Amino acid sequence: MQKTSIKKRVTLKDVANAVGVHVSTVSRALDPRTRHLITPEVAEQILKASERLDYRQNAAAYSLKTNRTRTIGVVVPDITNPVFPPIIRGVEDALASRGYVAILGNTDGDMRRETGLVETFRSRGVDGLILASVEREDAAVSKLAAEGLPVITVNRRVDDSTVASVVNDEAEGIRRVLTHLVSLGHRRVANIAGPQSLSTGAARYAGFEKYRGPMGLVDDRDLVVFANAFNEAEGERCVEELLACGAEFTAIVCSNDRLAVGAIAALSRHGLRCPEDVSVTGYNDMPMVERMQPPLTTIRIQSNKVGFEAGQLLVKMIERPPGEYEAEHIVLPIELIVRGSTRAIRPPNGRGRETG
Amino acid sequence: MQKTSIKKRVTLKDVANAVGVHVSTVSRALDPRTRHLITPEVAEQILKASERLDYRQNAAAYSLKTNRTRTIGVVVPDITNPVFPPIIRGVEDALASRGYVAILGNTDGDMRRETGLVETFRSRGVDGLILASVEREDAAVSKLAAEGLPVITVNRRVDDSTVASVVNDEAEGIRRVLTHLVSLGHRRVANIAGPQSLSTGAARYAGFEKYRGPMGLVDDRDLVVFANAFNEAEGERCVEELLACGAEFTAIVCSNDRLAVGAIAALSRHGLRCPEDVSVTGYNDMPMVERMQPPLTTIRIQSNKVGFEAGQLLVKMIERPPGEYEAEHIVLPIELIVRGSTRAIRPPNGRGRETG
DNA sequence: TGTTTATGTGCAAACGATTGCACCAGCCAT
DNA sequence: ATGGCTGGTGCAATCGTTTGCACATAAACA
Repeated sequence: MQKTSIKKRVTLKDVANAVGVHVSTVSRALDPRTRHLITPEVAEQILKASERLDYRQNAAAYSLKTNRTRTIGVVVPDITNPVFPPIIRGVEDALASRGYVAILGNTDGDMRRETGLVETFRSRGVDGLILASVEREDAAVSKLAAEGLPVITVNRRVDDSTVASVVNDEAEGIRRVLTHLVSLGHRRVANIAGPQSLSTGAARYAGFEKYRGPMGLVDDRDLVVFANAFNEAEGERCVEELLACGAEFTAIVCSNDRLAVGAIAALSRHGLRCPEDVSVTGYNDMPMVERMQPPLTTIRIQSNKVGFEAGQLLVKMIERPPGEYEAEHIVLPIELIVRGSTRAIRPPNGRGRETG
Repeated sequence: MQKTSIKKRVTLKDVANAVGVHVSTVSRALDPRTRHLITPEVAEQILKASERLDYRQNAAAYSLKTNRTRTIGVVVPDITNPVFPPIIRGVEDALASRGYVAILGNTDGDMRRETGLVETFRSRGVDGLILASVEREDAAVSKLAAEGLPVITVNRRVDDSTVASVVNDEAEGIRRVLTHLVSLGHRRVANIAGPQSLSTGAARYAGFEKYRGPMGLVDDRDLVVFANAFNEAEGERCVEELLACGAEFTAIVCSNDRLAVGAIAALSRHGLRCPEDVSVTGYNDMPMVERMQPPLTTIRIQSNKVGFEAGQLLVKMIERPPGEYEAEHIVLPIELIVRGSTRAIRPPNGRGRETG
């Protein structure tokens, strides 16, 4: 019969008493790294007893003594943005298998909140930090890394290359998109570029600038417009801007899916259909874009893997003696997903915007 | 000049030395609840000094001493499922303002993983638990609550009503959907019900059964089919099943959006268009369903608020002296969002499936 | 003025684990 | 037979807080 009263937590001392040894012996027997110090049969008994008593280590005591929490902080702009959950999931999967756990915070793109969260997390003694919220210039982050706290940026990176990162091959993604459009006959290709303060926005734009010429695309300044944020509203605004300045284009390369969604909406408000009149591409392949009308042609990033690699790398950094840190930078390959939002250019005579 | 070497963390002792008082005095001065015990000017000095030295409480030591971690565990089936991020976000917002933090785990619907996560979290000494992963019968959860650990289920609930919960008004949601369909002239309404082991699935199905008769809908057993999971594939399978058994219907009420998405896809494979041939409704109003073709008529739940309320309630439970617990059950109102996937029934003569 | 009461501070014992060090067998080699 | 190892265990300090208690000092009362 179990007593139903408040179960006091089982401690090392309890199992020590049960076996008739000292707590330090129990401690050593329970840690695989020190178990070899103990007579095998004693260790066996201790294991048994701790099992039987349902002993679980007190994480606070462990942390206090060892200064390690087996906890890492994950900071994202907004978990509600579909790009981030798969990344977070990847991180958690990588951590869980190593006995680590993640605490999460949202910044809503506010750098002061980022700083605040990092403070909070440090105060809680996190062993490392994974940041998906960084801007290219991020003094706070460089400082962290310099102080010796393991930090990795995911999806984005900071310009300061001493901070480890796991990102996607942005330039290659844009190159794929452009070759795809070129193969469909497009020559006047516009670009809705993302915020240049974010590495993703900057790298994708850089890719566009790098490849447009060599691929034979029309190189018109009016064909590029910059979004202030990666969201639908900005996508709409940018299309308005493109149309307002009279740029002629048969396709728009958008720096991410949400911009593309907004772009398509704005186009259709102006009587321009996608893909009949204008082809549109996205970036990220976030959930549901394959169910949109039209289904979005986009670049699939390995979000889950990005997170998983970051989690693994961070644990590696944490468990490696400090000082040996040469910041690693992992770049994952992407994949072009062709769907309905891109189509071969119409023969010139049938093309309203081009002739008018 | 700051030394760039490894900054040792500032402790109570450091600020005590700086001010020339005992650590216990500092401890008391820093805690708003005990500050009144200290001479105001001394307290003032201590505050200043702790500020200046950038003192931050050592969370592990605090936890060890007080047995409280200001951490709560959040367990969801899969953070990648768009239903959950807004809930999690709500929880975190509620917690952050009270100085709490959330650690997260995914079960993928596996109850053993749920148990495992709960174990892990308890071992880390969480002050409470928010579970979005529970099934109606969930022995582990009832046990937890009985042991005195504050637990709340969100979005779902367990049958055992001693476990607090924050959920949506499921029956009312279904009622709204049905009145909407009835007002459009539908009488033969099918139901793709969700898993009955989940309270959401069961409650929505119960609502359907409760209201279909009184509203004058055809009460045919063949019009109900049960999905084994809340996903697109099951939505497709259920439509196949409905069609296979020859049921006649002009509308399908789906137990959630993902089932609806799958249902629409399957219908269209069979040459049935939505909404022209069959109206379809979802539940949850998850992101992007307004951009689908057709945009989905659905029930909007207040996901963020569900999470927020749960977070608030949990903190209340944690900070209230134990024993006073009368499990609260919060039910939040929902909203019908009419979009393009529902339409007035065609005049009988024009209706292929009905006449054939 | 002497006794009581308040009021502010310090003391020291926890909380539960880890870990350097001391100790004590027993064993081998000289 | 004695000395030195070595391998297994116990001892005790320590991590940084919180908090019941003791103890001053000063204020209030008789």
